[in-house]
Amino acid sequence: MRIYLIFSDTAFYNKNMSDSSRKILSDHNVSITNPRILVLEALMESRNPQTIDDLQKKLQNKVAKSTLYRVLGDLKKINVLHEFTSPDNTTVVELLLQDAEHHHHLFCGDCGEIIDVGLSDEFEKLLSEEIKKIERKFNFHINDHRVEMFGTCTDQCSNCK
Amino acid sequence: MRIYLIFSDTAFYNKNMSDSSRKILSDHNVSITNPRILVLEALMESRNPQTIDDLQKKLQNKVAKSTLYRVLGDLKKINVLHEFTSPDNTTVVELLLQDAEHHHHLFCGDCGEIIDVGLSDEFEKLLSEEIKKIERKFNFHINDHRVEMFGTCTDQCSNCK
DNA sequence: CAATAAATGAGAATAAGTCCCATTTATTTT
DNA sequence: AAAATAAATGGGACTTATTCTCATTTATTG
Repeated sequence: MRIYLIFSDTAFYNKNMSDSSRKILSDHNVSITNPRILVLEALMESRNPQTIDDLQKKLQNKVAKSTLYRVLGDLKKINVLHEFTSPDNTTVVELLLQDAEHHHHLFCGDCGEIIDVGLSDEFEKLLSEEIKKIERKFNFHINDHRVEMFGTCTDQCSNCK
Repeated sequence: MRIYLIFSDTAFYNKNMSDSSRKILSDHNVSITNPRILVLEALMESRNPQTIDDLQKKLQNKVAKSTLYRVLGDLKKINVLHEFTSPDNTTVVELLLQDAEHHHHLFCGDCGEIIDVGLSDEFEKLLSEEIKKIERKFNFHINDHRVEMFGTCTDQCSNCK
């Protein structure tokens, strides 16, 4: 009985990920294919940004390299994926789900970990004001911003012990 | 007479760049070589960050590709060069001179231009406070930060007209 | 369910960056 | 100032990440 429940939970969880993946695709009028679902599931497995290499490991040849890159490109095009570069020049990628809050990034120079960080509403308001000033000063139209913080995860991270 | 003055100014200006380059190198106990001076001069030619390609064009085969990368590495090592990546994944590089103030970056998605931007002291102070909170929350030691702003230079930039 | 359109896999092609090593250039020693 | 030593350079080979091509497979539409 207990085992049944555990299996059931796992199945439910997987079903959820698969279903959310399908929903993301259909919501954006993108055809639902196996590789796309697999890539989305791999992306959902970690909350924080991950490298292409991380993804490839999770997908273990279930999706061709060229397809992986193509699918990532598709996801960027429909704005559910954010791609950026870590300080050591590695491309990282993170899913932008409906409920994902605006956030920033904290980089560990020792282990390479990248952590999503929210800043206070109060601070975000001030930052917006500051950005409005910049728009006027440089005659720019600014549509996005991000604060990057660089440091070291002094002790607790699993890679840095 | 006027021509003489112009020539003289130019020479003086060039002498200045060469001299500053030499000074940067000797101040950091790095041996003074022609390729290093040429690369530093090329870096000094633009105030804003520039791509490796920009540099190669300026240097027009006067410095081998391998040497260019090596020299950039040397300059990073002595902390006079900052390397980062633009949103379209191009590596850019900018000189950090003695008098260079802490600044942030404004990226134009149309023409790729990158502009150095200072934010108000008042705002920087608040940002530091916010960062202290993050250090405590994530048990991190944060030694640098940067605000990136993304947008379009609505009209005035030379590439975007 | 057939026809059409789109996506995939596998590997070739490209591009950015690194590495290697014989030669050249700087620095140190005398 | 010249010789000895150490470091830096050029050029090309190499590596790695990403893109491209095209024949085959898979989705979508009527």
